[in-house]
Amino acid sequence: MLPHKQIELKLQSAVREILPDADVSIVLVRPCPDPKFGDYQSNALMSLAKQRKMNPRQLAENVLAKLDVSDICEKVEIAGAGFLNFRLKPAALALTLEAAARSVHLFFEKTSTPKTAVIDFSSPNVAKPMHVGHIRSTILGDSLARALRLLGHRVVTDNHIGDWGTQFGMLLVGWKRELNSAALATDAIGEMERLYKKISAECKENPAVLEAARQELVKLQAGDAENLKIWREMIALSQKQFDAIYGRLDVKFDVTLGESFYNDKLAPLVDELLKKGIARESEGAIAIFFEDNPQLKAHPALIRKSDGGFNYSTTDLATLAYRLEKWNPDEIIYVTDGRQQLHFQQIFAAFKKWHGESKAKLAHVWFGSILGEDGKPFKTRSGETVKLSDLLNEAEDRAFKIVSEKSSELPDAQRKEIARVVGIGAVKYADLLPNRQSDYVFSWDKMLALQGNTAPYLQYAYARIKSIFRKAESGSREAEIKLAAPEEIVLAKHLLNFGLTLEAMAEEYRPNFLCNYLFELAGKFTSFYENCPVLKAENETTRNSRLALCDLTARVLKQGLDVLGIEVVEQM
RNA sequence: GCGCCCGUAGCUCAGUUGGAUAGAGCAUCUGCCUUCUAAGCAGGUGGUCGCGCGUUCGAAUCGCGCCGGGCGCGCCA
Repeated sequence: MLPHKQIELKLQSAVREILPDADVSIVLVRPCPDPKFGDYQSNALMSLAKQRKMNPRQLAENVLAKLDVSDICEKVEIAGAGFLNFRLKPAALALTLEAAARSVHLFFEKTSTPKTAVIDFSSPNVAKPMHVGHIRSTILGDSLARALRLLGHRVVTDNHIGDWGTQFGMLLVGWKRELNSAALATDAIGEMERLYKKISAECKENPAVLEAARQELVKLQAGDAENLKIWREMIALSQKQFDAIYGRLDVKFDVTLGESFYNDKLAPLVDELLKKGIARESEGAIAIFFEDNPQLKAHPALIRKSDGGFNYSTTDLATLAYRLEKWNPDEIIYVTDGRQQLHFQQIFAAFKKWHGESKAKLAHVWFGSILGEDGKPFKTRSGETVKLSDLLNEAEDRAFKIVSEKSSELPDAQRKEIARVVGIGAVKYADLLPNRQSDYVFSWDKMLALQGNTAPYLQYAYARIKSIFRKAESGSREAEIKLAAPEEIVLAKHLLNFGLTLEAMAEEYRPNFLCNYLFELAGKFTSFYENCPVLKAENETTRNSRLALCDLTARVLKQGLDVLGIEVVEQM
């Protein structure tokens, strides 16, 4: 067990002895903000004392009398208003690193209470190009899935694609009247987008076209064989595009159940809600009202339109019910734009009326918009949305130029591969680094600057370590750990906090915690690298110990970047 | 009008149960490549955490009020 966890458990049982009725789950041990205080601290006694109107320092004294962590810590100190400061014994630190070197752990532990989480993210639309609007959901959702899996949870990733809706009426009209088969063969998405835009514009001018689109939609919904065949082809063509993008991003889904999957569940759902008195007719539509909920009192959810059609609230309710039944999850996570907050509040509240309090935690993990440098929604110069494929191409192109400049001696194919890993990594990292709830200003220059707190900086640290090992002719990676230089100790202690960071990321759904941890790790490594010769260390013991430290750093960097969905290269 | 979010260094942003002297990147200034990759390192400059009041031993963080900005608010998703 990792040291901070041992301290935490012992501290909790000491608190339980002094305050038998206290909620010890708040008694947490965290890294100190400043190493001068120690390695780990607990602030919990101050809040416990406060709740009970006790003297915090006296409480700390009493708890300390029951606490024995002398096997791994120096004397525990009470500081300030009642902080407990813990300082690891060098031997305990070394033992932890040696265990990691033997691959007993990599500074994190699988959860003892695995849960099942369904994660809904990406959700692109059929017949439309994937664009920057999909990138945050895709990258955030994927990295949350990776983190939860690494910590030992069961994860079902579900791509809820937009494969149904009124747009198919127009697409069908376009397909039948204007389809350019040659264009479809070379650029299917472009051709379908062209058809949609053309017919959509015509619908605004010409009521006859609008009517034709309506009729095609009705035929599709009624199961017309020809329209179904075209619709299926549009989905298949779109899925090819999705797969190409996901392949480049290394994103995988366990299931892809689009909106159409729930078609036959919608009418019975509305009937049931009507029958149970949860929904009622309103202005020709069917709606669920939330009279008892001050937040939603003025915002009923429509589940059937006055024309008899269903909308996304209906589908989302059906989807939620299906997921609960199919996977029995402890948690369902929706990764979408923040503008859908009201919608998900309605869905969650409506579902509660329908199925009562569920065991599953429903989480709307929302994120801010991507803005252009003018502070307005991000568009190309001509005002179009930016296609994801173009964005990834440009990232790789720019990275290739830089790699070619910095490492002109490498063969072309290798520079291409480095550019791919660095370019895609830069895009992902730029998206994961800001707090997800902030609107984020998209900047090619910043994203691909490849300096400062960016993916390439982390990848570079990794590559430098690998370079050491290419030059090391001998030396065990499982050596005895002997830490002396301050840079070694700082680096070693930071390695120990990897698991804490992963847990915080999974708990708060915030990959930026991990980004910042890895950036600090890379920084502490580089300091060590500048100050502590590895291959030319003064003696064999130090050399081997430092090699082991390098290897552990590389492993944590690689594992951490993998959680972010970012690859590494051996050389760059 | 109501609701949600935001306001932290010149710019872009972090800031983990409220916790110790508010941090980073970029920009700028000064040093460091006969030594494991300088996509780097060490250091300097730079702050009324929008404003005010309150709660607290302690507030960027919690509460109330104001100012400024973004988004959302019934038949699109």
